[in-house]
Amino acid sequence: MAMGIMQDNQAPTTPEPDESAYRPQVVEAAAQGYWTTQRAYEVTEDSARPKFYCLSMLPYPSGALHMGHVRNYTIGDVISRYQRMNGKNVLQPMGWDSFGLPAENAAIKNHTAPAKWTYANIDHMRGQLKLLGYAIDWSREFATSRPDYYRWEQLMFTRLLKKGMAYRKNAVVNWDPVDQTVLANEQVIDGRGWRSGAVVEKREIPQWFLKITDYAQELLDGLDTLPGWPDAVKIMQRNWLGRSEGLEICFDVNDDGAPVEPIKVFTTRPDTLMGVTFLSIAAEHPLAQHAGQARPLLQGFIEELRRGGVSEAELETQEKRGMDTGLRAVHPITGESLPVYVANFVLMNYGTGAVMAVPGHDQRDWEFAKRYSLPIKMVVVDRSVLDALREIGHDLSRGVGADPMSAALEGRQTDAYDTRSAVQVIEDFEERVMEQCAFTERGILVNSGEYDGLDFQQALDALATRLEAEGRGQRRVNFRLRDWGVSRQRYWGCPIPVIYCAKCGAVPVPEDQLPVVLPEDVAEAYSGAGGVRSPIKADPEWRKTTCPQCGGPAERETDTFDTFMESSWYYARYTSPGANAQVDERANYWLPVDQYIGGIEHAIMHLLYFRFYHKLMRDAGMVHSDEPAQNLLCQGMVIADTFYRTTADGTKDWINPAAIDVKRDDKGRVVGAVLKADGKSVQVGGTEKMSKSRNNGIDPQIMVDKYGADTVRLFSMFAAPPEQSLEWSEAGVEGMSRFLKRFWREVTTHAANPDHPVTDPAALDAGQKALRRQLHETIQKVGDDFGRRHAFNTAIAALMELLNALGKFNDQSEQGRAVRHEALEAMVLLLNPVVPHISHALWQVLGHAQGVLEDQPWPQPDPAALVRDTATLAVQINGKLRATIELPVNASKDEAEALARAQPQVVHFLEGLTVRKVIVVPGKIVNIVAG
RNA sequence: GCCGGUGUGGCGGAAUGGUAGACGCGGCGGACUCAAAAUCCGCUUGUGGUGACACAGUGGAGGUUCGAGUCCUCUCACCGGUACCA
Repeated sequence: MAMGIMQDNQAPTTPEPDESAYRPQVVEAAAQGYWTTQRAYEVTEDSARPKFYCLSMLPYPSGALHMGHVRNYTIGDVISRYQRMNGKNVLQPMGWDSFGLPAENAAIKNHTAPAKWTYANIDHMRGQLKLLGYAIDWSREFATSRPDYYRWEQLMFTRLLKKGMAYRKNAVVNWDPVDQTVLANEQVIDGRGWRSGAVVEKREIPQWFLKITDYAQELLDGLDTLPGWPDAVKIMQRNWLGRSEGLEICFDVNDDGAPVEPIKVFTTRPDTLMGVTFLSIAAEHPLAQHAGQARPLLQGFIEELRRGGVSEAELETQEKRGMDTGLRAVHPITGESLPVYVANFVLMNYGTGAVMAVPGHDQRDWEFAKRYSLPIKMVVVDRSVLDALREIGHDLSRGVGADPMSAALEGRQTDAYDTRSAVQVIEDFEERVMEQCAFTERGILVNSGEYDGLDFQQALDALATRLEAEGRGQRRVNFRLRDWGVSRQRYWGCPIPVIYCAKCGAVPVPEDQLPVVLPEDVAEAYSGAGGVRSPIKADPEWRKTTCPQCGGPAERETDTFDTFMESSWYYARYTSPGANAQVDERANYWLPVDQYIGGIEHAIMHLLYFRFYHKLMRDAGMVHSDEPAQNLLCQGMVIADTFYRTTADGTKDWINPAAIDVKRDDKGRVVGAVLKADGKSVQVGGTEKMSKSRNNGIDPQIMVDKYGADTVRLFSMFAAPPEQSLEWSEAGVEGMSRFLKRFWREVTTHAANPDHPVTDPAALDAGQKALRRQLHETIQKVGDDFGRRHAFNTAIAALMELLNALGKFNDQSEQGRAVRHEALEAMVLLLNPVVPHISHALWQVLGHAQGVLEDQPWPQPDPAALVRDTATLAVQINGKLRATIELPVNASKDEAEALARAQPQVVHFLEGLTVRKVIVVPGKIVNIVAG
């Protein structure tokens, strides 16, 4: 697919065949062949060893492996191999998340069946993955689009349906009025359908839901049991779940004096109830619909709000607009009559689809009130304002009751205000609320009648008690989380196993009739201009069936599941290949996953459904744990430079970085770029995520062909820490290639002499001792960086430093050779998780029999080799570095201070100053504070 | 809009409150070579200075601390997510 950019850059001169040269293709083919014949990474349950389940998020088979995959799976492979070298029984599986929208888009474009395209992609990508040499147990591989897989999620769904955990209700979707089809949010661009260009409409259709909200509290509490998950992910999930405590309040409503359905609102700020000046309801709210019937202007506005997509980002960034419905709500405490507005920022999906508006204390309501000239009432003030009021002897006639006030103000320190500034404080405060913005902090109630002087909690308690007694409200815990809508109006997904019968309603497909198989032979439906509509919806025959309950004529559900359904339980299926159930007992050996690795873009949705589904399986008795994964690593994106030329019609023609030469000035700064093909300049764009639209994707296979898998793996792990974005740089890749060549040369040169003496620590001279200390410090650092910190880049940097040191270590004495041998053997093992092919080869070069290197024990540092006699301390004056001193590690603080003060630079800078304090941190620093 | 993250030399990055710039790339200089490539060696944050050295410096503005790239407050820019992309 990336034709024309894979010119072979290697020098055309054919060198003498050098037996000792590093040839990655030969080395890698040999290692991979050995692992395959040994079935080195196929594993079974083994109660004698601790297990380690290392899982990377499974790929969508989009057509070709991309660098994001390479990065993800290399991280997983490094961890897997490292853990196995530490004695663990390691499972690393792989599979394919093979249902999804791109297959349908490709099918429409190419006039083929999605299945054919998908399975061809899988075959191609599997081959690419194997070239990277991952320690995967391929015997467990599966594709989620196969009936053998999805039958079990159909079974689970029918059981959930019987338990009442699945239900059907109306929900809003994007409707393309021209293509007559539902659009994904991704397919709505600036409010228009991506193919038709028609303005998208909101449309309600019946859909299936799973009651994830039943688990909201557990999903929230469970986050506290996951110390191995990144805080960012846990915070995002917590906010997504959005637990809040408050009051549900019922407002009576009338239409021209005639009572209609009351409006329920949920508020976390019941203390502001007396500041409510209107209600806002969603356009889809039943009362809005009701009111619109008799009011053409309102009806027109509601129709207008139907235009555009349903995504939250689109809705929340719209200009805030509304219209009076003409309905009147009755304030539950004061009996005041309040207007009811339809507002485009109130979402029917959230809570009750209605909110009480308190413009004095909510910024969005404040802006809305300003726009539509609605009253703004201040009912909460900062304590300092009350203090100021009392200071000037204000009679609190603004509605602030005197008695509860004095209780609230007991013991307050008020000296800070003089009379004039107190007046100013009040005026500033009022001006802010009325003219600039709402006062959204908690405070003390005013203008609230009998509730004056109460604080937030007192007001909540008083109002809740009263409203509950009157049946107008109740305390509630509310979650932002909504139930999981699993219906998709698409073809390439798992059929929802439900049958609709005119007599019996929605009936789950009986277990003995599962799976409901999705027909794959649908190429005809995608010929010509077809395929915009799902083939199983377009075919009137497919849906025809009989009712499992009454035997009468009935129809199948033609919607399919959200593809998050398949990716929510695949990790469990890997543990139980071939099981005649969703999972079997083997799941409880392997689960939970010890290390999960995937992109941060999955922080909320996938990882929440994944946790939810695990709890569903637990409650079905299939697994015994509460959470699916103990540790989570979220890797960053892979990005690359972009280059373009502007064409005559003003559009940008993006050029792949592989076709570009960069121009630099004398200092190495990039000053421009040219296209290799014509030598003429191109524009340099930004550095962006690799994508088709920017044509800045680098094909991993071309890189592997050119440099070898080990080099590609090494660069992926070295160029950035795993959580950060990784900027692809071919010059950087060449650097990694140079490192591996030097490593190869260092080992082969050393091993040319087959005599390998053993280190005798007592016989080492200073240079040998120093090298051996660096070796053991490196062993210690690499173990910590791989195992605990997941800082692979710094581990590799330490190994590069060690190789640099070995290159300068020319000691050919027996002990010199012994230390070098010890170092090279350790390096082969330490590098093995990252570059397993070259390690496999060099291990043999060092005189060992061929074997699976993961069965070698991970190197351990020798504590005796780590001992240092002296330490270097920084000497600072007022935090500024002035000298460094070297002294014995067991030197006292006084000795350190004395030596520091004797340094010429220190003496010089202390001239004319008085030393006030000296801080000595042993082994680190002496800081002299002087002035 | 809301939630989360990131910001350090020419570039990718290192520094787990204690010597800012490890390691790699790029650049400059040198060795080797008929020459080139490859390889090896040295230098490489900026400013001033022949130099020793001095001063400045981690997106911006404040703060905490003996000491801040690191912690806190505000702010700007970019990235991810925002419930039907995966």
